[in-house]
Amino acid sequence: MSDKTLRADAERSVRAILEAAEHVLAADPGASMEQIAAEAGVARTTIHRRFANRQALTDALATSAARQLVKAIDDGRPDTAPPLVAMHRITANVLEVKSAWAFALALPAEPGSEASLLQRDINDSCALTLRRAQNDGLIDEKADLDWVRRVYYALIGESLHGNAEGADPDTLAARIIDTLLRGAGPRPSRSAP
Amino acid sequence: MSDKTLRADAERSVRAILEAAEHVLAADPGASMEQIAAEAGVARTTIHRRFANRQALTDALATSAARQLVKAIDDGRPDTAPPLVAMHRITANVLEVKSAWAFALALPAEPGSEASLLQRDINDSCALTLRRAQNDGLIDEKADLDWVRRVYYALIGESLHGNAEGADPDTLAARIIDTLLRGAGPRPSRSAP
DNA sequence: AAAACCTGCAACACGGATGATGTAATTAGC
DNA sequence: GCTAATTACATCATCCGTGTTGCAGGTTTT
Repeated sequence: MSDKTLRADAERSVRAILEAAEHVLAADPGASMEQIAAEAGVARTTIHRRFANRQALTDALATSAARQLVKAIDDGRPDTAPPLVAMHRITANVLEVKSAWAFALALPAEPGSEASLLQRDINDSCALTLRRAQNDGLIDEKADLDWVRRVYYALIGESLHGNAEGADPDTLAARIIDTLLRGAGPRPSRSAP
Repeated sequence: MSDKTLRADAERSVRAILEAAEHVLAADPGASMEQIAAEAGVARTTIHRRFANRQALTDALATSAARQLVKAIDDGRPDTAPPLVAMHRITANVLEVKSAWAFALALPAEPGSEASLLQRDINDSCALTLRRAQNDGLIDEKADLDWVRRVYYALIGESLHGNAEGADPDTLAARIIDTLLRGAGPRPSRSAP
């Protein structure tokens, strides 16, 4: 679906367009195709040649970003690694992808589209990992895992907002996991048995 | 600035327009003035008489919503009530205002605008309340209060997303405070002294 | 080197949104 | 209730973004 024996330079153009669209639309979701084309270093008509309309462009953007996110998660071995390790690695990977494709990943997925299916897979992976963490005693038995997952997403989103490309993903990930599991309340004294 | 001896019907029109703008733009940020006018039950030109252009309208929307948010926070007595009580009341109040003015409050505030100043006040109030909570031992001494505040905002935002006008604000507020202070990890056994 | 392909440029038609104008209706103040 | 002012409405002119097409020139592939 994605590669139809496209010529090398055409492939590069598509990449440039998608990256430009991400940058420009993140700054202004209502930006014109002209602005995207300028950022990509191509003519506006070239965009229209590859993507029939604006919707097609954003769809491609969404699926491209979702694929990268899936890869970032799979690289963390959500099914096999110890839950805490998996959570940490996945979080750090996801932070990197999300910081580069924030707009594309915030795009509402058309029902039935590939991006939508990928989003479902992502949610499932996340839910599975959290369940494993719960079974390991990392998460309270009575916790509402759906709420926990949403909080987790929110923490990731918040980490990206305030972070002006400063802190490294591992530091941010550590803080996210810590906040998710322990909150901001006082820590039990370390001297307890 | 807001009331310049405006006639009674005009005042009503302005209100209707602002509420309509909130509803329509929340559903589609790129909606036309025409759609807003239709929702408000007025002619599009009427909007243009009150608000020179789209920017003026969204500015007014932002300041109007920010004022309501300030009021919601002040009603919670952030300076005098016990921190935990204040946090709960403020959260519940803010949830109500934010669910009604989600779009307006997400609007980027122009530097120097009234909305921007109000946002600063809001952040200050929140920071103050958190500091009081920290002094009371509700929040860990070593916690980064700026991060705590951002997490708090993120939890409020997430609560509004998933909540299809279902749960009541007090229940949501309780969950937010609980998650903020304790996280999702296992609870210490209740039998401890 | 030839063929196939891709890109940029220019011009075009189209639609939708914007903003201003003159006229009819509604309101406030007495 | 009456008058004068103010408001709302319908129409119009204009602009901006979109999507399309044709062609010339350059690049990749074979």
